[in-house]
Amino acid sequence: MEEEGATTVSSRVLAQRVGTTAAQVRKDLSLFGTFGTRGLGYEVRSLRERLREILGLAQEWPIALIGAGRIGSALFEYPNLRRRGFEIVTILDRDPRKIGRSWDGVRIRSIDEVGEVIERLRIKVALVAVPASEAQGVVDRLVGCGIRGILNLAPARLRVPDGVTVNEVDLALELEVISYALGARGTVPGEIRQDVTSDP
Amino acid sequence: MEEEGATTVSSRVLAQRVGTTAAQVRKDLSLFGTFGTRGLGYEVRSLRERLREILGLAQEWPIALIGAGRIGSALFEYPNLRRRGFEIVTILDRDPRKIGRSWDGVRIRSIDEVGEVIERLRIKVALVAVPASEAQGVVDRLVGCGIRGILNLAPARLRVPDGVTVNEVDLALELEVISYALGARGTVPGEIRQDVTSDP
DNA sequence: TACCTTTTGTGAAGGTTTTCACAAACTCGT
DNA sequence: ACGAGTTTGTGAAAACCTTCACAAAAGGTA
Ligand SMILES: NC(=O)c1ccc[n+]([C@@H]2O[C@H](COP(=O)([O-])OP(=O)(O)OC[C@H]3O[C@@H](n4cnc5c(N)ncnc54)[C@H](O)[C@@H]3O)[C@@H](O)[C@H]2O)c1
Ligand SMILES: NC(=O)c1ccc[n+]([C@@H]2O[C@H](COP(=O)([O-])OP(=O)(O)OC[C@H]3O[C@@H](n4cnc5c(N)ncnc54)[C@H](O)[C@@H]3O)[C@@H](O)[C@H]2O)c1
Repeated sequence: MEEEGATTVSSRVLAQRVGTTAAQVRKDLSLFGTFGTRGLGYEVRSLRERLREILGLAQEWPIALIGAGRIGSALFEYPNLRRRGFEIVTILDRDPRKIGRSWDGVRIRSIDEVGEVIERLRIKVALVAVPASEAQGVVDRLVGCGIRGILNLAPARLRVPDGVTVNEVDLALELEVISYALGARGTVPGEIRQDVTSDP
Repeated sequence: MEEEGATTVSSRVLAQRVGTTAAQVRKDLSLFGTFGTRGLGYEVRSLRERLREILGLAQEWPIALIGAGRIGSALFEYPNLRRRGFEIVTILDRDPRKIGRSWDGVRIRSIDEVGEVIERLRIKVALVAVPASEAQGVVDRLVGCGIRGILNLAPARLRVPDGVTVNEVDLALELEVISYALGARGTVPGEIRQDVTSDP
């Protein structure tokens, strides 16, 4: 919206864009403070800035990529991560044939250097793209080195201690959700909402 | 569990495995019927079979992959999709340099053949891995050809008519969720639950 | 300034989901 | 066949989330 030149936006328009209701937008925002001006709406630029702060996105996050395989390579070349404030600053693998190579200037290092690298680069978040059978072991090492957040691409359920955030992305599971939805036994909760607000 | 040789499982153990409570497991299952035996629990094999039916996974799903790029290639080589019942049976792209090649025996075809291919192979679900700017156009064509479910990897909000299910996976968004969680402003809803049931 | 219009922020109402807790139904060993 | 021990299935209670609806606060106009 900023790029479109809008300086101000109402909860109704915001709701339309993200697929929810105006009341929901206002209630959600109200949980973090008061951002709008009555009769006018929200100032686009300042709302964006406040939200970036709330989400912890005011800073750049350095990321460690674990697993220099097919999906790891695709992720590394995915420009959207950097545009959204996440930069893969180190790549760790176990395969001696990969260690020592560089991708676009970023060296692939041995997983054994994990502690040193994470400390030196002050990395808090890791992207895990190793085979499922390796995932728990890798995650244990990461957590031992002080990693606080993990985005796990491997189809494995991870155990981590309290205070560590894990987010799992399982594409096969997402297809299963679609499979269930097509069975037409009602609507799937969590499906993208396409309806639109109906405030006055 | 079947592979581990278990023949029977209680709601408590199921809950531990998936990270929820025993009561939740029982209530959820009860919405679809009655599966267990009092005093004993659930028979692993038959529960698995019933769940596969409920989720629509008794059949194999043929899938169309749209976009033979970096992520498309990684997905195509991802063996877990097939293991979970989804098989990429056609690949469609726009780039003349890619059209005509084959990946592991599957030809890359022109996106213009979408209608013919989808009908012939009876495809209902597509994986969309084209640039964000192309996503809506591609999806419109897919929907026009009778596709009913879409798993969208492009960071674009899609509009589809009623009756079409869209599931979006946005890795940058998942990292943003972690970023917020690390801000320690309370716990993130939807975070992986690690606690354990405490039924009697 | 007074008045009309717009839109927020938020209690209260309404709806949904999760948890509790227990009778009923089963197993198993004797 | 029985009794002790499990574990389910499920109403009812509690917790949580969304929607409603409106006073309050702002901008614009004359
Ligand atoms: N390919 C996909 O599209 C895709 C999609 C979703 C999820 N996944 C999952 O992502 C993971 C990786 O998939 P992939 O296709 O890239 O596999 P891959 O075999 O191409 O790559 C795995 C990489 O991990 C490295 N590795 C293995 N053990 C390691 C360890 N202990 N420490 C450090 N590095 C180690 C390997 O050397 C290899 O480079 C798998 O769990 C897969 O299920 C893949
Ligand atoms: N690379 C990643 O790790 C990654 C991760 C998540 C999401 N994504 C998203 O997935 C999409 C693809 O990413 P990529 O890295 O594979 O890009 P890419 O440029 O490597 O591949 C895109 C492919 O789509 C094809 N294409 C373009 N327009 C098309 C059209 N109208 N019809 C059919 N095919 C068309 C191109 O010819 C190309 O082969 C992007 O939207 C990207 O944001 C990528």
